[in-house]
Amino acid sequence: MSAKPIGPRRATLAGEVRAEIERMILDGDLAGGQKMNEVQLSNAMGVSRGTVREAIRSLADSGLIELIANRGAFVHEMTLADVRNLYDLRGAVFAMACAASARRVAEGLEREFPKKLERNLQQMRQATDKADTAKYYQLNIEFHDMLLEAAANAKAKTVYDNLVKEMHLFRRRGLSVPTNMARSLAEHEDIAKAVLAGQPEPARLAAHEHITAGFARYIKTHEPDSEAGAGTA
Amino acid sequence: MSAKPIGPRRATLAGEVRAEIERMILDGDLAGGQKMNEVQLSNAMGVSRGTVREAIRSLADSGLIELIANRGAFVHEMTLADVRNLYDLRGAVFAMACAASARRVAEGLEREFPKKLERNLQQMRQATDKADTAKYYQLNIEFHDMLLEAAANAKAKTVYDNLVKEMHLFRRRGLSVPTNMARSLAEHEDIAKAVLAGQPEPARLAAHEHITAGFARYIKTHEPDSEAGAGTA
DNA sequence: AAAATGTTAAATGTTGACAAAAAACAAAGT
DNA sequence: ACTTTGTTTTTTGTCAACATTTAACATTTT
Repeated sequence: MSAKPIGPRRATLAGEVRAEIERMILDGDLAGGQKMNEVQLSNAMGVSRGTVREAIRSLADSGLIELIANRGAFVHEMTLADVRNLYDLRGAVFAMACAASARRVAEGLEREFPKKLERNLQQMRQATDKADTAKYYQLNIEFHDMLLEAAANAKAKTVYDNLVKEMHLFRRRGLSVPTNMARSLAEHEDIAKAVLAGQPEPARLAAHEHITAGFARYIKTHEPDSEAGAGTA
Repeated sequence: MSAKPIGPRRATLAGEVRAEIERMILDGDLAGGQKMNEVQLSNAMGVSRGTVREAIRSLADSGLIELIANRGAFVHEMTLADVRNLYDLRGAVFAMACAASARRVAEGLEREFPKKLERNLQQMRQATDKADTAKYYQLNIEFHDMLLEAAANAKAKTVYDNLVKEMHLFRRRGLSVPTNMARSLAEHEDIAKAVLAGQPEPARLAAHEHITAGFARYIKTHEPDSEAGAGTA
């Protein structure tokens, strides 16, 4: 028997509120450093304060919000040094994931993944030819997500996704638009080659280089005068 | 003027409850997979249900608890494959941190750290000579923490700490007791050497090897028949 | 006038009660 | 005996009110 499933029945109200606040933050409706008023938010969203509170707590745990006891919640403000740290961390996680994916390919545990990765690359080549940045942007996210999935490491994926979200907080200028599609594509090809050949260490290296190079490109394009040193010297 | 600060005045009740529940889980008072009853907990701790709820949510976000909508909270149960994934991830983060520490040392941003690391190593050598596993265990944690601190990457430290806590959930047998102090110490020396010399890449490699080797040792000692494959092939 | 102190207003922390959902149980039907 | 259906009970989800802490303002003091 089969009855039609009834809508995407919301799992929990607090979860919905969380998603909405997250959207507000990532879309920039709530500026960095801004204080969030619980009653204000609950009124605006037509929901009780406790529910808003729960959502805020959850977002704080994932790094988008900063919490100060008895003072309130503030949208996490990020410095360039913070972004550098996030890049370092994301690079480490991504490199590990690529190595794991390669391992799994070598062990023959991934049947569909290689085809899907190839297809993604093919589309990226097309987007690069047409200079379609919007399409490339989307495919780029997909590329990284696929590798994280193929690593079969749920925790790693969660951590990675949180890091990406957090980076979006730093939006002086489009952080996520690849500054050099051709170069980025070439790096993707290197990663894919190693992963599909089932070679963990080369995959790790290529992935690590990719993230490092990405950050360097970003700095060069958007903050040419800064060193992004994490130091307090 | 100087007045003595009044005790470790609790920041927030929910935070205290969170710490207590965390302790219960890590100490094994709450077994893996066990369901947590909100009213039961709130009665036992003499605190309202909402507060317990808040604490549970927070722990869920950090991975110690699994949440199912309308069904409740369960202590996160871990398979050996999960542990392997955590090891991978922890290794990646730790390796990154060691590279960052080396970079900072090279840039002369760390004054006290080298001395403290040397002292820790010295104590470890002593503990190894005396075969004092308890002492070594403590120094081992300290060693890793110091490197995470020296990386000056707050987010990385948070992620790392969460991973370590989560690993403690897997306690078929003492996960954390070094199975081979001498070997472990030698690896620590390698890491320290590279970091103190300000060489990020060698530091990364040494750190990565250390974690990988640690997992291999653990498997060999405690699960000799298993492959710890993460696959569902 | 500036700094410190007392007072009021607003926001967060905490709680207990109500509503909705899931689990446990009992009863009927095949 | 086993499945299916209906009912009760327990547990979670949500809310509105109370308590405590912090911030803002007025007042006094030097």
